[in-house]
Amino acid sequence: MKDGFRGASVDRIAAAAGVAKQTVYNHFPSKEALFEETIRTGVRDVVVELDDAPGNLPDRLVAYGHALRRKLLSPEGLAWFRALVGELPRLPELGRLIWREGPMETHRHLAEFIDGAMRRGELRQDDPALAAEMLNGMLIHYDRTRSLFAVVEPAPAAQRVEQIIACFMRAYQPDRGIQ
Amino acid sequence: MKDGFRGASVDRIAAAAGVAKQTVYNHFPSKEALFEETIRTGVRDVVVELDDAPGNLPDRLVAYGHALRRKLLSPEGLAWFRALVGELPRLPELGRLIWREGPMETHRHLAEFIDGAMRRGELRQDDPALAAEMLNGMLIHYDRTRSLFAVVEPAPAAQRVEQIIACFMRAYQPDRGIQ
DNA sequence: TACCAAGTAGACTGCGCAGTCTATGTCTGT
DNA sequence: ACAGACATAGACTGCGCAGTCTACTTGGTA
Repeated sequence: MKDGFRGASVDRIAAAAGVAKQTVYNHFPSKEALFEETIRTGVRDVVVELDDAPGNLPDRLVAYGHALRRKLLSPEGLAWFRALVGELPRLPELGRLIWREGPMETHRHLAEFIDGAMRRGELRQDDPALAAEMLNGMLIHYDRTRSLFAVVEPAPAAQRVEQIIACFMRAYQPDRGIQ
Repeated sequence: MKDGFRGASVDRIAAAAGVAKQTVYNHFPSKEALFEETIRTGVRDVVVELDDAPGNLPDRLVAYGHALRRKLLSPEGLAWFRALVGELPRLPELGRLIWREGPMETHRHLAEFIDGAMRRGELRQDDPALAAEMLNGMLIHYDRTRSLFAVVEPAPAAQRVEQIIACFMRAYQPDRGIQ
C-alpha cells in the first residue's frame, strides 16, 4: 500500500513478509491477484456502521464522524485510497466491487440511520440518501484532499467534527413554524 | 494523464505527440520533469473563480457549483487527479505547490465570496472558510469518489447542484428571530 | 523410517522502458 | 549558397522487475 502497485516489487514484498518469493507465488497466481486480494481485504476497514436507536442525535453523529474520519483519513486509509485510485482504470470490475462493498455500504448505513431520525421527527423530512451524501462530503472531502496533496497534514482542528455536525443539523433541523 | 506516470512510456508519449523521442528530451531533461510540467500546467484548469457582487445568491452559487463540477468531475479533471494522487508521495514539494495553486485557490475565492455575502447579511455570520469547505465537500465528494471507483458514471441526477445549494442555504440562512 | 507437502535461497529468462547516440534530413536567416 | 539550430528514425545500453526453475531443507504424518 505504501508504494503502490507499481512501486512495490514482488521481491521486496516477499522480503518484507519474511518469506521467499516462491512462497508468494504458491499462494497467489500473480502480483495482480495479490494486489486485488489485499485491496479486497482492506475494504472492511473503511466501512463504518451505526446502529439505529433513539437518543442524542448530534452526539451520535459526532461519534460517527470521528469513526469515519479515523478510518478514511488515517495513514493506512489514505495509502489504501492512493494505491487503489491509480490502478482502477485497469481493473474496472474491482472498482465496482470495492465501491459496492466499501463507500456504498457506509453510505447505506448512514442513510438508513438518517431515515430513522427523519421518521422520528428528529430531522426534517427530506431525501435521506442525499443527506447522507452531504454529510459524508462535509466530513471527508476537504481534509482528505489536503492530506493527499500536502502529504503532511497540519493538525485538522480539534472541534472540526462538532462544527460539521452543527452545520448538518442546521441544514436538516425540523421546520419550526412556517418557513 | 490517461495512463498515469508509470503507465505511459516516453516512446508512446512522443508517438502520440507526433514527434521523435529525442525531441521530447530536447525540451525536458527527464520524464519526471515532463510530468511535473504537465501537472503544473493543468492546475489552472481546476481553479474556479467568483466575482464578488450583490444579486441572487443561490443562483450564483448554483453557477459556481456547475463550474466546479464541470472542471473536477470531467474525464480530464478525474484523470488529472488520478495521475497525480499516486505519484505525490514521491514528489511532496510538487504536492504542496499544486495544493496551493489549485484547490486552495478555489477555496480562497469561494470563502471570500461567502464572506461578502455574510457581511451583506445574505448569509448567517459564521466562519466563511469552514462554510466554503462544507460547500465544496457537498458539491464534489460523493460524485468524485463514485466516478473514481466505478469508472463509469451513471448520470449524476439533473437537479443535483440545485439540491446541494438548497441544503447549503438552509445551513447558512440568516437567523430568523430567536432560534 | 519413509514420505510428502511446503518453504528457502538464489540463479536465470524475457521484457519493457528511460535515456543516449548516430547519421540523416529540413527549415531560417544572412 | 551556406551555417547553425533543431527535428527524425532507429539502433543501442543498462536496469529493474515478473515469473520460472533448480537444488536443498524442514516439519508433520503414517
